[in-house]
Amino acid sequence: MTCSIKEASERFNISPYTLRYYEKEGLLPPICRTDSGARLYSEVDLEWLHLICCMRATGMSISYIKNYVDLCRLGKDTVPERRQIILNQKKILENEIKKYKDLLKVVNKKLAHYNEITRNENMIMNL
Amino acid sequence: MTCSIKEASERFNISPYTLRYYEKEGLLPPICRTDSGARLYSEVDLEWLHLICCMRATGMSISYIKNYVDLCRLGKDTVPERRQIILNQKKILENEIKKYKDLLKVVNKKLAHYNEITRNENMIMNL
DNA sequence: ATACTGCTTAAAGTGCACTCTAAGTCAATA
DNA sequence: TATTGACTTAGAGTGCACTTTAAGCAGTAT
Repeated sequence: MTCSIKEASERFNISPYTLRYYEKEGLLPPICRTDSGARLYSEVDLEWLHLICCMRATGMSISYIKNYVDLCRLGKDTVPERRQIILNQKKILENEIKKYKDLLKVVNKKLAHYNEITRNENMIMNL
Repeated sequence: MTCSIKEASERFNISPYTLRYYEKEGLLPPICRTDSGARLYSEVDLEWLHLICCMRATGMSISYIKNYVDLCRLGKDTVPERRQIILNQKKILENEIKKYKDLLKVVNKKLAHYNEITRNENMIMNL
C-alpha cells in the first residue's frame, strides 16, 4: 500500500529529484518516512501526485498548482474557487486544442506543398 | 512593402528583443537596413517570420527550427528531409491534441465532481 | 570490517527562451 | 541648436522547472 520514491518515480515517469522538488514546493504533503528517513508514498499521496502530473501536463505552472493544492487543503469552503480554477483550465485546454488544430492545418498545407514538389520532381524524372 | 522592427513586432505579437534574438540565432536571414542602420523587414522576411512563429507555437525548439531553416536555405536537395521534419511535427501535433483531449476528460470529471458537491450543498441549504 | 547501494539534505548548477541594460547613433521636432 | 524618441550593439540578467552535486547515513553483501 506504500511505495518508495523510486517506485513512485517510475509509476509516473518523473525523476526522484522532481518528486522531492514537488514536495519541497508544497505540491505534495510532507511524505511519511521509514525509520531510516526514506520516503514512503501512500496511495493517497500517489493520487495527489497523479492530479499534479495532470495539471502540469495541461501547462499549469508550479505556483498555480500550489495555489490550487493549498485551496484543497483549506477544506470545502474553497470549492467554488477551486471549481473556477478547473473551469478556467478547461477553457485553456479547449483553446490549446483549437490552436493545435489550426497549426495542423498549416502543417498539412506545408506537407501538401512538399508532396507536390516531390511529385513534380518524379514526373520530370519519369519523362 | 517593408516595415520597421516595431511594426513587425506588432504584426506577430513578438517583442523587438525577440525579433533581434531570432535573427541573431539564424532563424531569420540578416535583415536589410536603412541608411542609418535600422532594420527593414521585407514581405519575404515577414513570411519567414510567420513560419517561425507557427513552428514555435507547435513547441519546436529554437535549435530545431534553426535546423529546418538551414535546410531550406540549402535548396531543393533537402526537400525530402524537410518533408520528414514536417511529417514528424504533424505527428507531434496529433499527439498533443490527443493528450489535451484526454486531459479535458480528467478536467470534466473533476468539474462534474465539484458540480455535484455544489449541488448537494444547495440542496442542504434549500431544506 | 568494508564496500556497495540507495536513500537523505541544502544548495548550487543547467538549459531554454527570452528580456533587459548600457552606451551609443540618427532623424525629426521645439 | 537642443532634446526627444526610436533604433543599434554586445553582453548581462531573469524566470522557470528542473537537475545535479557534495556530504552523509542506513541496510545489505562479501
